[in-house]
Order: sequence, then structure tokens, then C-alpha cells
Amino acid sequence: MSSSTHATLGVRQAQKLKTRQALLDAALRLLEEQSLSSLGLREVTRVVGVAPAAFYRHFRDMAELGVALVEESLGSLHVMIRAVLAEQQEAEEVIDRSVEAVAGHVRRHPAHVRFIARERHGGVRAVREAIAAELERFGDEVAAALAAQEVSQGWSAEDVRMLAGLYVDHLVMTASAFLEASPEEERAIADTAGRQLRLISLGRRHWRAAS
Amino acid sequence: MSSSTHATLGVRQAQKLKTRQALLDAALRLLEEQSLSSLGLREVTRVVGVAPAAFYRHFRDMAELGVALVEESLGSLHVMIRAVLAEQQEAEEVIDRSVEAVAGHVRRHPAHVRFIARERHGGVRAVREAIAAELERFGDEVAAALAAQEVSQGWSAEDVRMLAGLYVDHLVMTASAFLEASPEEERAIADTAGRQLRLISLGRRHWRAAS
DNA sequence: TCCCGTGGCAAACAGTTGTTTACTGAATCC
DNA sequence: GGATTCAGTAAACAACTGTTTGCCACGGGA
Repeated sequence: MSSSTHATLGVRQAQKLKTRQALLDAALRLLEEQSLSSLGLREVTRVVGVAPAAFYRHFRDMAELGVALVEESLGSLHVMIRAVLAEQQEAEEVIDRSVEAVAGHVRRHPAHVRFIARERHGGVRAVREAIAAELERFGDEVAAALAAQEVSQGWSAEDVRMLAGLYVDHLVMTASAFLEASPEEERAIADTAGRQLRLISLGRRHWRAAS
Repeated sequence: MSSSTHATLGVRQAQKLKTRQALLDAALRLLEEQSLSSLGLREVTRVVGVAPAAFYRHFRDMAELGVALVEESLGSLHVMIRAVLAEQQEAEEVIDRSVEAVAGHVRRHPAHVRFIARERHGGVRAVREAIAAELERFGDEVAAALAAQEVSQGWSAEDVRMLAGLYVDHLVMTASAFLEASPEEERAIADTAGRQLRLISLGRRHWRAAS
């Protein structure tokens, strides 16, 4: 990683990116036990081992750093969603795969997930809006994938979008549930999430037939 | 209100409760634009117009005040849920009633709803746990009501509980969606929430028949 | 090689924070 | 009616905050 940026960007910019990333990492770590609106600039620079004033070379204030963290956090989630959507299997299988993918993602990036769950309704407007905008894009993407499936024939675009919203909300809920779960609770959560998805999928298959 | 407490408790305790409530109110107001972990003790006492040290006569620290706010906020939500569950009508009707009840509740107690949505995954452990415990009780209550309906015959207790969880999560999601919505968006949100509930209810009616 | 651009530093700034201390005055109890 | 309890006060404490200033060292283009 370091070597590639080194080669491409020159020592100068590479070093800058490095401390920028160090600031993001330190902030993310500190945010495991508090929320963004109480995270201090000095607190972050202290962890990185850099002067407080250096912060301003990278971000105007903590809100701007927060927005950068949103991109980083939801970026990793995005690739996971794409991967799940790309699978073209039968409903029963894709559900278990999805839940397992979410569990794995939480296990791999717990701080990212915690940050999103915490700041989605948190005290910093700019960050809330960044998360909302990105989640809306996820919803659109899911909707497009759903619309391409044969089960969705005859569905209005509005209905497809509301189902996608349900899935995205459920995804975030499940991820945050995994987050605060002890290892032995994980199975129960995965189980519940799977059953909930199955019930939704059942409602989906009977949507226009019954109403 | 003041007169009743006055009569029952004596001037002494009544006054104490009054400033305690003033602290809670001030905190709730300040929390509309920040999160609990960044709310300062002095900030609250300043708004109330009381000396900083007076705070300790009522709460050990801000976390304890937060827990008190949880009880207050979810208390009002609790009566709303009870009211909805008490109605024994046909599925189609109860859905629209419920969504309208949620919308009304958010309109009436926006600060309470915002507080819960924000601190449910917020930075203060004690508050998170208090919210989680209370929402779990809500889930149990909903589950009991669902189990009593004829649609749930043959359902395992586990399945009923997972459906109740889905409803509770959806409730919180919908409430927080109403919260950040402009008045003209309210209708669309209510509409989407209603359709989502209808789809879930559809899946519910086909649960054991298909799987 | 020299010079410019710039990431990072040290120091100082005025404010703010949570917490402790000793106190006052009024409601309560006997 | 006198003693007591206790909600609220004022003042002081050290510790911390975000932001500005002038400075230095050094990588990169000429």
C-alpha cells in the first residue's frame, strides 16, 4: 500500500496522505466509545502524535473529517452490497448468503459499522446528510437489482423502491445488532435476521396477488 | 399540575421536582442539536438558570440524566403503542391507524423521538442499554398481542417474537423518518411505511403455508 | 543549484469544562 | 418555636478546548 502510493505520488503527497489517514484511523478508534460531536480535535492529534495545528492542513473541522469517514465506511459496505446483489441464485439461498455476508462485514470492519449506526442519527448535520445520501444511493441500487428479477413483474417503480428501502433499513439494523452481540449471540441474531428476510420475501411473492 | 404535586408532596419536594424537571427539559432541548456525550453539565444548568453545583443534587452525571430522559421519552411512546395494540380491527385498517398514530406522536413529541433515535446507538453506554432494555420490553408486549391474534395460530413463540422485533424496528425507523421530513414529505413517508407494513402483513399471512 | 511551496511545529490565546468547598436560608419536624 | 435537614449558592481549582501566529525543514520543479 505504502509503496504504491509512494511510487505514484511522490514522497510529498504520500506523506500527507499518510498522516491524513492516520487522523482518520485515530478518530475512528476514538469514536468507538463516544460520538462525533464530542470528539475533540486535540484528542485526535494527540493519538496520532502530531501537533494540533497540523489538523487544519487536512480538515477544516471535525465535521469535515466525519464526512470523510462516511465515505470510507460506506465505501467498504458498498462493495459488499454489490457482491451480494451480483449473485443470481434462488431466494432461499441468497438470504442465508446475505446474512452471512453482513456478519462477516461487521466482523471485519466493526468500527466502520459502529460509526455509521451511531452517526446516522447523530448530532452533526453534515455527517447525517452524507450518510442519508449514500444510503439512498444504496437503496436505488438495490431497487434496480430487484426490478430486474422476475418476481417483480407488474410492480410499480414506487413499490420496488419501498421494498428496497425495507431491505436497506433491515441491513443497517442487522449490522448494528451483530455489533453489540457477544459471539454466542451471533447465531441467534443471524437466525432471526434470516427469518425476517424470509417473511419479507414471502410477502413480496404475494404482493399483487392479494392486494 | 403544579398544584397537585404541591398538595401531595409539600413545598419542599415539589420545588425539587420542579428544578429536576427543568434540568430534563433544558437537556432535551439542547439535545436537538447535539448528542448526549457532548452535552455539558454547565450548559444545562446555565439554561435553567441555576448554579452548576446544583446539578449534583439531582444527578450524579450526565449519563444518569440521560437514563432519566430515556424513561420519560419511551414512557410517552409506550402509551401510544398500548393504544394501537388495544384496537382490535381488521389488518388493513389497523395499519393506517398505526402509521397515523406514529406520525401524530412524532408531531407531538419530536424532541423525545429524536433523543431515542440519536442515543439508541449513541456514545453513552448506560443510555444505550436503557433504551435497548425498554425496546425489548416493547417487543415482548407486541409479541404477546400478536400471539393472541388468530393469524398466529401454529406459530412458534420464536417466530412471533421475530415478527414483533421487525415491527418495533420498523416503528423506530418510521418515526425517525418523520422527524427529519418536511411537512410535504410526510405524506410520502406515511405512504411508504404503510405499504411496507402491508407487505410484512402479507408475508405473515403466508408464513407457515409456504415454508 | 537555488528557490518556492508547504506539511508540521511550538507557543500563546481566551474560554470553557467538571468537581469540590464552605455557605445560606427556608421548609420541615417535634 | 427551636433545631434540623437540605436545595441551591458563590468561588475557586486544575485541566482542557479550538484557533491563530510565526517559524522551520525539506521535497520538487527550474
